[in-house]
Amino acid sequence: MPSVDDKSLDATVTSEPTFQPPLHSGSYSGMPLHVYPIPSQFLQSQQPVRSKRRQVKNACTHCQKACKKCDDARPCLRCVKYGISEECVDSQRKERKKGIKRGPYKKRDGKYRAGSGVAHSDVPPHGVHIPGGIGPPVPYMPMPGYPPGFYGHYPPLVSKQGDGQSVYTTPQYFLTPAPHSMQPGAPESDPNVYPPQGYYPTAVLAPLPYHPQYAMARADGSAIPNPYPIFPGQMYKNSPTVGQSDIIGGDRVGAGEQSEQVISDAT
DNA sequence: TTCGTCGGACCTTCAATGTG
DNA sequence: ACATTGAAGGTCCGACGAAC
Ligand SMILES: [Zn+2]
Ligand SMILES: [Zn+2]
Repeated sequence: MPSVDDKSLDATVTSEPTFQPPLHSGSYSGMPLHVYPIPSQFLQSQQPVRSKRRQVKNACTHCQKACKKCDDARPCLRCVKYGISEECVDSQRKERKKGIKRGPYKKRDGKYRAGSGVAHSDVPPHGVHIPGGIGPPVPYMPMPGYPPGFYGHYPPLVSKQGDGQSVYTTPQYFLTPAPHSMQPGAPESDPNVYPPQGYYPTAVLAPLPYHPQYAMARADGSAIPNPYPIFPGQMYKNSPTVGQSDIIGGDRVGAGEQSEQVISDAT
């Protein structure tokens, strides 16, 4: 962390030209947002491959200060969780210095970076074959708990755009406003009215439906729990220092970073 | 158990530089 | 003009300690 006092889309970044409106959908896709792990059975070799971490273009001030994961939506999920949605704003970015002399460049082989740098590639060295043709093909392995054909963290469906380019569909999680019926404080009359003072409507993390019939048994025979716990419409008290204990309504599936962990670690 | 802090690894961006 | 390089600037993982 270079500086504490100051301090960007996931799927978009440099590889996706199409802008996705911030809807909390591009973020919590059941994984550290930007990390695409490569299951060991997908790997050609046995050597562990560390998947690349993706970052948001601009973290909000709170996440930045806390050195925690942010997302492109505003308010970001973390601020929503802590009940400080209205304080969730992009952090200021410095402008890059110009006129700095750099000296002669070393010439590289070039075969590693044919056209684009390795560091700029979204395709992991031993990546799985993403439907749509990104990355080298590997044998398909079904995801426990999901229908055949489901590709885990990669979007299960890839659509084509007019120019023939492959486009990922939305991830496995949607952060959507909790239904009116799930907002305890909301007046019955007007579903569009803002919740009563003192409360924030939170969003519902809606995972893809879990299909127990497709779940595979563990080696020890125990059942695999639903890896995607559903967040029922939680309500946070409108307090700047809201804690997990302030959540009313709905079950908690972990707290603090742990809940983020539950979301992001669910595989 | 939860949350804030923070060191440092990792990532993205883009000006400088190189090449045709 | 376009490609490549590489460092600045940024994000956030993961460890740790304090508070409850
Ligand atoms: Zn944030
Ligand atoms: Zn925020």
